[in-house]
Amino acid sequence: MDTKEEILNAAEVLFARAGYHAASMRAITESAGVNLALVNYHFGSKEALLEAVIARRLRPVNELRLRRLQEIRSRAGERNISPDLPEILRAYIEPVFGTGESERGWADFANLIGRAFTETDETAQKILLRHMKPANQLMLELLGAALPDLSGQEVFWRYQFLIGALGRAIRMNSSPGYERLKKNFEADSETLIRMLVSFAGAGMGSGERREGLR
Amino acid sequence: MDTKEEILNAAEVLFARAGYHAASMRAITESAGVNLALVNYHFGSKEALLEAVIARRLRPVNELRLRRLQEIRSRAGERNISPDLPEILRAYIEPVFGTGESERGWADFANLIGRAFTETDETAQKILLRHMKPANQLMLELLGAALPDLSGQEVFWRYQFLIGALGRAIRMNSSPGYERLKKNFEADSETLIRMLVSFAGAGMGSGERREGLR
DNA sequence: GAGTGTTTTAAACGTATGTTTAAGTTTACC
DNA sequence: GGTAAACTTAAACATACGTTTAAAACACTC
Repeated sequence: MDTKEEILNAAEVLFARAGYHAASMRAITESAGVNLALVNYHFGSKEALLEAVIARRLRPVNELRLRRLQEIRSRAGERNISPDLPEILRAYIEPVFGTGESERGWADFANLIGRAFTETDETAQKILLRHMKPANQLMLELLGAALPDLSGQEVFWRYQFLIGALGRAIRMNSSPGYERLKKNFEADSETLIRMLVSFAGAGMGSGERREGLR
Repeated sequence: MDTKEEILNAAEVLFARAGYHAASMRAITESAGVNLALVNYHFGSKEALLEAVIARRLRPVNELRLRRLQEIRSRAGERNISPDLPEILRAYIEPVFGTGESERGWADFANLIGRAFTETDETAQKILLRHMKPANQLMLELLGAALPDLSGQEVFWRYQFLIGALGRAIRMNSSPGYERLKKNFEADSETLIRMLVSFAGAGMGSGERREGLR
């Protein structure tokens, strides 16, 4: 019964490294050590397999994200203050780099996520957006509350910039093939998160009245 | 003799909208109104066609980028001051949104560029990186000079964040399919450039001693 | 205006893809 | 221990892809 798991693991690696279209069913099943027809038997289709791969890992990430964002919102609501921007950013960014237990295979999945943000192929993107929608909506709402002096348009686009930077960071961090580019600039996940929060915090808050007055 | 141009135009649109692999030779030639075999006759292969599509538009962009960046460097060198960060950013970002004459087809090509930054398929990415390498190297050098208090690692990663944000901005701006997401937040290119420069400027400069002392 | 080199055409080639089939094997339950 | 369900297998299917071929159409020079 671990055939399904075997397939999921192999598919995760190949989808992440080669992309959805380029990862063939034959390569996936061969890497999993199972028969070609088993993907269709267990999952129905290649696209359903991708869906399963994404759902398996993304569910805990999104649950953690949502929980942390909701806590920030309710805390700000109680005390009647604006939510703290760096705190929001960290709640949004951190879970994507692993849910803590630093499981095997996270690098590959992170790579898959990083891709899907800007994926050529819309199959992966659509699935991801569907899974992320609740967290993304709450995120946008909190950003608006944290940046009350900014127009909706400004908040929206700065949020898009954040997503772009985050996606790039994830891919650079987890994808083989960037080693030569990174050379001496390697950074562990915690450092990367810190740099991202600092970068996006300054970027999003620019032009905002700082300190106190609300 | 404008068969080649016809093919290039059609390929640009389809590569941008569907991605390199998903855009088939048959779809390209059909859209161009020419025979299937003519791509191989005129360009040699599908990959060579992609190369030609990219080279045609990217050359002027990169020339403009390089010229502006070089001018910033030499100006800073003469006066023996650090180059100005927003100026650097604008020189790097602006040309990607069009070389001024706002030609037809730019939206599609911009989409193609935006994708290639994080493209699943490495074919497009490799070609793009090769074309952009000189400008990117100079950019990194100038950023280091503009942010003397930052470590090489910090500069490198903030530059990567910028690339991610820029790629996302380009795609959101030029790709159909984001219309529903953008809804009321539509922004013209000039506004987008301004927001990007402001966002990246604040993000990259954060933690840097500001004003004067050097 | 015959002849040469270039361009275009329709058809076929070889290969790879995701999926389905039908027979085989294992597993679990009464 | 027999039976039904779940699972696995090898093979074939249908389609799509990029590329090649050989003949036809065109363009241009002498």
